[in-house]
Amino acid sequence: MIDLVYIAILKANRLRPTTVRLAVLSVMSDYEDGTHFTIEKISDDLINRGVRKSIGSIYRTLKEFEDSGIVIRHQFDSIGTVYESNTGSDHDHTVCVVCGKIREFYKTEFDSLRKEVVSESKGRLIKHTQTLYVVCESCL
Amino acid sequence: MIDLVYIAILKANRLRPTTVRLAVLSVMSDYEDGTHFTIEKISDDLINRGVRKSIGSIYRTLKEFEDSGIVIRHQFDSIGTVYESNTGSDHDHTVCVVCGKIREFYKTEFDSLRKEVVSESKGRLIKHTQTLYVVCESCL
DNA sequence: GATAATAATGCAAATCATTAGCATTTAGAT
DNA sequence: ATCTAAATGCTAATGATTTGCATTATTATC
Repeated sequence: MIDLVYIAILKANRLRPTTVRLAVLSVMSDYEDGTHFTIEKISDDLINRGVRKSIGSIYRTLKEFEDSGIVIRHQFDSIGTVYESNTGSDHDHTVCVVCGKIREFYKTEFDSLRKEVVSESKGRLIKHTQTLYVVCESCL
Repeated sequence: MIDLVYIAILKANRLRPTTVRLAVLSVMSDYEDGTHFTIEKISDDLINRGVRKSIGSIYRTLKEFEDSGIVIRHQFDSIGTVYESNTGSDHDHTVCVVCGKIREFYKTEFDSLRKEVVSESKGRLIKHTQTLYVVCESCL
């Protein structure tokens, strides 16, 4: 059974492999890499699979996943809270203000600049967020 | 009377110079440049001046100011919604995850990189946000 | 300046997203 | 199979923000 992978992921994060957590991992695994999803989408997708889980438990689950580093949570202007699987890739986002499509981008140079900023202020960088709000090619 | 400046600002944005708007502009003008403030701080400061305005009106006023470009609204992780006067200066922020202090920084190079990203994707840049979550020098 | 038309305000109730309390169920260890 | 701790569902609570509406203040008109 495919669930073995999910069970392993959960165990690695000291989370019991319960039906809610397995179900959430399962719907997440159907998303393409780099997909950004909401709590509501998870809930809908579960319902579409005939799996009814309380919205409260989904919130709890996603928070646990976030704490464990299984997912990353983002807050975008006029879009709200979205999650993505944490693939470990370092990237920032563009958000199309017309269609709402979220895309990822990466440029090493940003990192060096950020390090400069932080070292100039003698602080320590914990994390960063950068989002470019754009009108994307297809919406232009 | 000092209010003439505020009245001019409001008129320039087609907003009637009402007591709430003038009072909010007035408390804002007491803040140092680059200060980030919450709705609650505005409300408290109004109360400290003996001016009692409903929290709902303050929300409405700040939204109008945001729409007019008089203020800029930010959402920071674990801090929430804060505003700053819009001085027209282009800058990003560092937020100390220990003390919560918000500071501004600016580096031209970021802009060129962002332009690269957007032009590579053939989109148009509308705005951006970048926040570095740090432990600041004094908290280290 | 008085007055009509329009916008702003206060207040309370409504909303939205998220969290928490608690009784019940499930997973893991013995 | 049994015990203990954790997870779940449910509902109520929360916090931030918005809205409806009756009242009041501003602006435009006479």
